[in-house]
Amino acid sequence: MARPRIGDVAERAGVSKTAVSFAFNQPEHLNTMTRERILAAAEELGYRPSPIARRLASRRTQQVGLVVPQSTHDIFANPFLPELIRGIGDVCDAQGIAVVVVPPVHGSIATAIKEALVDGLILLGLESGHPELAQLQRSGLPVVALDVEHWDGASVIAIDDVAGAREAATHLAELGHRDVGVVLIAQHPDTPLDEHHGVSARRLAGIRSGFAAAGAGDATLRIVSAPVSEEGGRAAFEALAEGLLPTAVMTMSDVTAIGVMNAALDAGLTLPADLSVVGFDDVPAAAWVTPRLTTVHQPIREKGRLAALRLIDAIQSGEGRAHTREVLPTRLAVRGSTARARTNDHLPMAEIA
Amino acid sequence: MARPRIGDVAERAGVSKTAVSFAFNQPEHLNTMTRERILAAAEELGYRPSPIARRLASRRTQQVGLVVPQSTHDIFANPFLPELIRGIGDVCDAQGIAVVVVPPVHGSIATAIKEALVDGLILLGLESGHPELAQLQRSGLPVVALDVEHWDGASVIAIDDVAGAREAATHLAELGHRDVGVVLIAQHPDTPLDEHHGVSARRLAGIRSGFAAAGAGDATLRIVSAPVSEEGGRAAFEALAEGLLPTAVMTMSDVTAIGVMNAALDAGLTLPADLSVVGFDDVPAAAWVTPRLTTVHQPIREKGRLAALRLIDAIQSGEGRAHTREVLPTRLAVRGSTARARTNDHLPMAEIA
DNA sequence: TCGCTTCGCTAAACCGGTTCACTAAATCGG
DNA sequence: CCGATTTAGTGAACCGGTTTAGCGAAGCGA
Repeated sequence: MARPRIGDVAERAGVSKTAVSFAFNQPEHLNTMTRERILAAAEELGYRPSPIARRLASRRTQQVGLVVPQSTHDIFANPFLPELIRGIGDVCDAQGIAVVVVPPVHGSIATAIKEALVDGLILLGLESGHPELAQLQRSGLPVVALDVEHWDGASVIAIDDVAGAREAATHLAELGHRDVGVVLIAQHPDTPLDEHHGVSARRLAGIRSGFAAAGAGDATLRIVSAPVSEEGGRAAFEALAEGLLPTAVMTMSDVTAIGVMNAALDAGLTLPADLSVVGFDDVPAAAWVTPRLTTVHQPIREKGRLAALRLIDAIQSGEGRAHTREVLPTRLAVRGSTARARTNDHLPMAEIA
Repeated sequence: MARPRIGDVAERAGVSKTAVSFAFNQPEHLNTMTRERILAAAEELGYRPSPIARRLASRRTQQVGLVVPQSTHDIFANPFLPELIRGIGDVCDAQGIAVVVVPPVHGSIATAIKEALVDGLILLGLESGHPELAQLQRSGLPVVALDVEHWDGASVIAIDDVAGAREAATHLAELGHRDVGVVLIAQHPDTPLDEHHGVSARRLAGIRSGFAAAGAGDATLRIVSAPVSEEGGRAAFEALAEGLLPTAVMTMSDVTAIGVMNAALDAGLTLPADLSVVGFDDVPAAAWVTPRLTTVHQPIREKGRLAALRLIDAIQSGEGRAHTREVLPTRLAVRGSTARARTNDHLPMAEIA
């Protein structure tokens, strides 16, 4: 007693396979009585159309993939991702399209993409030059890339990283900070400092420009990098605390900033008096911690929504649409985690050792 | 110039379709030279095996679904979900299995399941009696159900909700709390109080039992319900603050508890002196807020891991395995958000109005 | 040298649906 | 009452692969 197939239902109802297909997909093309008879036969047999077969024949998987550069475990350590997915879901849920996360398979993003059961992809955290992704261009699969300067054959949704970071840096400069730790994004724990992800590079440029514009071009930036997670933030604090602690720390994500704050608090510091901390993203948790996190707000859910919209449009239009680049606004949300820079003698290293 | 198919590659390489299939899937069955020739032909043509066709023929989608009772937008408002997915991902990533979230389609979970492109399902937040899900039993699709008493034809991974809630209630009772708000889970904003989700019901029983066991059987429980989100927690606080504020609030999730805390702080209360708050789950954010949230810890990632393990086992064994029920331990993580109950006159309602 | 196994590859069936081209019967306008 | 549509349904081709059964040639032990 194998799973009943469409032919079994057709036979039992005394009609063709086509009629059965119609009964499920285009009932209006069928006489009411015939349809009832077919559905009854299907019910008796416990028939359920095979989703895969249906998708093969219709050439639509009804799924879109969200390609991420790290394992599910690592990438979901950042509350940014759930927020992004909420936005994507707003659009996809309404259309009955499923969202599947596509992490690397055995370290290979290209392999993961090859095997993904999707009609299109949203790319997160990938750079255009990525060697593994050349074939993706040729595949003709609709793609929307997030947070890149440009992506061949794809629409792009981005934010102005430089401006966002610059605003944050200016804020710190105006508070008198001249010795600032900067925590970049480490994809792998041992990424060399000079070849960083485009996002890190752009924001770093923005930071430099912000200090310069505020007449603090001589400010010291102590650059480290860490995985994007609370633990990563803690590790970054430890690294920065090995020398004389800077008066402020800027991060590329709120979860990292929260890790820095937690490590600082554990070390006995008072925030923000002893250390100012700036995040990036403005995830919900940024407003839950104490002190409330000063951070560069970006419209994460809107970004997801827009990405899904553009992708679905590209899928439905058969790749005909022009590729656009849309830049969403950021703004600095000044909250409680930033204050005037302490004078260095206020905090002897002994205190945090 | 349509997408090249396996036949095109076969023709170009002068071999059969079977040989091409072998070249990609079982290279060892082929002479090295032949294989090279086939792969070269594929490369020249830009051929990439169709994932859907491949999945249809092999009768494996290489995907598992996580069925959730609410929209992507709503369900991802709870940090519990990302943590669960991290656990599921630990297992699935390693096996090249993709995880797809399956929210209701037009409000129907049954429809969503019918159309899901999966080899098996993990069920979250569903109750066994769910009328829509009867056909799921018959479909023969491997299933693992989370947090239910029992599920026909499925393995179950659960925690001891009663014991967890009881421990939390005892803790509050010992701190002198006799007037306690309880925030249950509202699936829909207007769920009647008497027909709650099994999880809510079990935990409520545990709470009652905890107060009774501590000799505080006379404690007043003010029961409200709210969506599981920070906003839901805030709404619950507002509802509870309409009368005389209880001395403590127990919730079914940390995110709700955080909402309660935030609303209380916004109202000018001091925590935990004016109000004790207890969460459930112990998501990472519970340890980031101030005061640190006292909460019932459950091993969320482990739950996800175990669910994925059992599901994949069921898939691979052809449904042959016996169905088990595994109960994971909980423990009360006492942190800073609970303290001795205030005396009621300490907090005139005017103060929070 | 003979029979048996292994190697390398193929033809055909199969996975389970959708869709195109077409027909017979019923309906309709004039 | 006639030709033109519409309705209801069919058969065959198709989506794009995998897999089973088997075949000829080469290798091997006796």
